[in-house]
Amino acid sequence: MSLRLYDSATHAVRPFEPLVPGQVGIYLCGATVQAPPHIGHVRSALAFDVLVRWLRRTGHRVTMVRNVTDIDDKILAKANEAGQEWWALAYANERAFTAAYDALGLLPPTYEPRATGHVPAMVELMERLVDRGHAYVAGPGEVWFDVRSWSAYGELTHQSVDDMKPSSDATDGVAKHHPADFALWKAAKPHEPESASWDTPFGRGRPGWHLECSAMAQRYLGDSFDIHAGGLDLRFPHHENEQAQSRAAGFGFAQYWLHNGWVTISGSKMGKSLGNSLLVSTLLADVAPAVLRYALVGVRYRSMLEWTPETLSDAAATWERLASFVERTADAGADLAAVALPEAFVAAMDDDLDIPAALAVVHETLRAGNTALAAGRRDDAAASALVLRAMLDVLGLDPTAWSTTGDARAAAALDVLVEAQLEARAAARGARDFSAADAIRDRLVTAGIAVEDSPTGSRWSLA
RNA sequence: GGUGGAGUGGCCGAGUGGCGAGGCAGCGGCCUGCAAAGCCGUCUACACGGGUUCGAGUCCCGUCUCCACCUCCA
Repeated sequence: MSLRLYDSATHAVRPFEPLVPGQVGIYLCGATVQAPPHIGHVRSALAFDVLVRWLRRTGHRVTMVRNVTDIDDKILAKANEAGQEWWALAYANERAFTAAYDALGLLPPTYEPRATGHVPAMVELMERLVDRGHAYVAGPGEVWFDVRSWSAYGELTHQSVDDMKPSSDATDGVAKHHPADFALWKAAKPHEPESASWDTPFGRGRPGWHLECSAMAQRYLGDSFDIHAGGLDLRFPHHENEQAQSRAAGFGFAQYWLHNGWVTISGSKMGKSLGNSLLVSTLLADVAPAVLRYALVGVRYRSMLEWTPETLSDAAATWERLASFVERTADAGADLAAVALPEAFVAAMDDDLDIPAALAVVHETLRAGNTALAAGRRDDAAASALVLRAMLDVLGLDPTAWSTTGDARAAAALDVLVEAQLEARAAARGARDFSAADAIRDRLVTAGIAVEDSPTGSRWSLA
């Protein structure tokens, strides 16, 4: 049995067969950098980060493309409000996204193209569409895709153009031939900065959102590629339009469509419009990045993830359990790629990345390891730890990779001091002077240092 | 109006008709000088009403409720 993925174009779980065996091309719709990332944004990135890790672990060479949309209406509007250059605002937010991705341990994408760097490729694509009769120029710098020229339009989301609610934007786009026609190129407007438009054979303007992704996907992954991924909310119109453009231009485009569910609060989608966005930077001020990663990765990628006040503390408790076991047993130098993964874990991951089921195997392994440790079977415990780490590594959660060493010199000094205290406590306990022993422990606990006794001695950790 | 998703125990969250998901929290126990950690056990479930079946959270029909996309959205 090998990987099966839910393809949202066909609404079915399909065996995953790459176009070229052993090689996988993935295009993930990345951020429109108009604001710093909230946890919904990084959930999407994390979901497909795990996909990449699993594909690599199972022997595939993966090319991962995650774009940055660095120009759009909102970026221009916000920059204008703030009295800032649009590109300065975009870049500041791009940096914030990169910082969040790095903090959460995402593997870097193979390519991370920016829309503004690919205008020539977009122009080429537009020319192709105009030549083939699938796009028309309505005015200087104004180019539309002609949905009626493409009979397959609506195939991705199983909708028919005639049944769609007429959009509000249908009325202002007087130059459109059909309300569902969408912009490939938007004409430069007088009040917009000169730097926000480019010359094209059709006039001056800037790219429409959908066109960017089609052009960049083709540039880095070729005419046909394996997987196109993104948030569920992008299915329509964005992904429908991308597919229509690319296929109308004669390209095979994506073979599988994967869409992640979003983060909800009280059942409703998290988003700026609802004012319930939780920024990554805010949460990371209070919680270890691995804990946030665990919380966001532990739910099936295409389910909604309900965020509650307990989510982070639950994740923290579980993470502590995993990390402290590994800390007590693991050999940090081991080659995890060489470790055989439990069958049940593999089966769960192959089943459209059923991470909750995979985590059940992780917890079984953890329990077996703790039992071995308590029984003094060090070798068995170490073996469990190795398997545990190999599984967690697939999820980007190997605790040894997340250990917070901090300042090594300060840590060494602290160790000497705490060990001295623990020796004094051990002496007191030996003399059955428990009030003295407890006084030492209480002082340490107050200072944020947890003490645990065991038959082989006491150990300490920063709580 | 069109298209789609969802309703599982205190919370989160899997579930491919045939014992038990898993985690967090709770309760009881073991261990401990006392703790902590760990281990063992344990209480709370499948929105509602019918039906099919030897057997249904899982299939069928109906009802209710919620969410989303069709405008920018991970």
